Amino acid sequence: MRAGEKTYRILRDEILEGKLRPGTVLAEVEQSNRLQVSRTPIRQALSRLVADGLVTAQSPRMLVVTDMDADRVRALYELRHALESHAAALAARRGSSAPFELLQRNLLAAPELLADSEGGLRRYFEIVDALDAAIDEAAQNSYLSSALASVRLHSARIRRLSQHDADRLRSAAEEHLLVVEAILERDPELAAHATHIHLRRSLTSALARLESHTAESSSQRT
Amino acid sequence: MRAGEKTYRILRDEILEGKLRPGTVLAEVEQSNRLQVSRTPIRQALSRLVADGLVTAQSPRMLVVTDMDADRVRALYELRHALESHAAALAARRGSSAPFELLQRNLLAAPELLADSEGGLRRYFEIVDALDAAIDEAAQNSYLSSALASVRLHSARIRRLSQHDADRLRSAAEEHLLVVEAILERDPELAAHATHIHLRRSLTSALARLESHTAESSSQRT
DNA sequence: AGAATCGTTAATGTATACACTAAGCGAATT
DNA sequence: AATTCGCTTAGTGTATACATTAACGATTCT
Repeated sequence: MRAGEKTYRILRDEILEGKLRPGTVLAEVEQSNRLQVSRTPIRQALSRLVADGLVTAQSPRMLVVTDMDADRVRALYELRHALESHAAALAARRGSSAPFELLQRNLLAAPELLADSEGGLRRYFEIVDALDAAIDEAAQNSYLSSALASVRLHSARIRRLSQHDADRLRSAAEEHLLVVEAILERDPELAAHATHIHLRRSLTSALARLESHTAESSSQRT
Repeated sequence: MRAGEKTYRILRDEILEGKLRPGTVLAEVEQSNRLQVSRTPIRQALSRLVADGLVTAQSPRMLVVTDMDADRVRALYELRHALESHAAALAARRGSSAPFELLQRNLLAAPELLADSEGGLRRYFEIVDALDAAIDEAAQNSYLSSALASVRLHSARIRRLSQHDADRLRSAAEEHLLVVEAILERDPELAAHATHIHLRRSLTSALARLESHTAESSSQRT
């Protein structure tokens, strides 16, 4: 793999995993030494991360990992609502049934998966990712897909900040199931509304966890 | 200004103005010679253009100006609909009245502006841009704003491909006025629907012009 | 004759030297 | 003592040499 691509993925994953915390300064020479590549691929990676919105120019010559707080989470979910509801509605109009029938079966089996050990959790997330991909595919709109890709990047970061419990994931699976069923019934409005409900509940859960984390951090500070 | 920034703007504007036509190959050395800067700022500019979606990797080592056809125009307008309707609704909820009252007055005066000479047309577009900016500001959502910025880049390109006549612009001003009035009346749904109507009519107009241009091109080929 | 492989070439990918700019610290002057 | 000016330094911005790779063409083998 190209050094620039590799560097980009490493830095991106470190930001998404929270290993590089919001506010962390990303200097070219420093990262160049750390990751053992020259400044050129580092610059390329940082440019892409700035374009992604994961890194922000704090001053003309200082890049930092973008901050994330409750207000930003709310704003992101607002955008997700606009995009994903629309995408689900388009999928209901245009999608072929086969992939969604498969997803329906998989989602119905989700509770047992989540009762399983580690591997089940991974498999669960694969199914959710497959749903995103199926909706993308069905919506047949490359502009929408790339906007969604951007949004999902930031969503992934929030997901890490607020790790889910099995209860929430079971509920989420049911919510996803409603979306899939709406798409299978070719009901765009219903698909959009089911997506809306899922996002609202997901936001509530994310905010609750974010606040409890923040409370922890500030109590650690005392 | 930095060479990389300057190069980016030059290439971007040339693409938006149609000076660099869809499919044009953008090779580093070639552009480096043409624009009289080294490959480094060229690479930076090309990366940004790829991120913008204005340039596409056709093969692992060949960048071309992204193609634009009727289907893509429709897809883009679909995304615009999702984003701008939502933004207008948010503006109706959250915006302060003052900037929209000013916009209302300006849009009411638009017909006279368009009857004017050159300067009037420029002033008209300034007002439309100000409306975009006011909605952005009022929606108070940075993620939404950056998604809209991306969409507007592509819209600007389509606008160039299909130059408007005064009649269409006068109608557009009336449509914008409906959006502004809905925002002033704090009616989110109305604002969203007014935006929907504007986009639909704008799309129809753009497609009609695009087709007539395509027809011209193919008749030129005979 | 056709297809496949290897070599050449021309492009991008990477490293690095050099340029420039901005920020911080110190000294000098008011 | 405080403020301002200038110098130093550390960082990014640019150019370019070198490495690498992919594409094209020619040659050879089937």
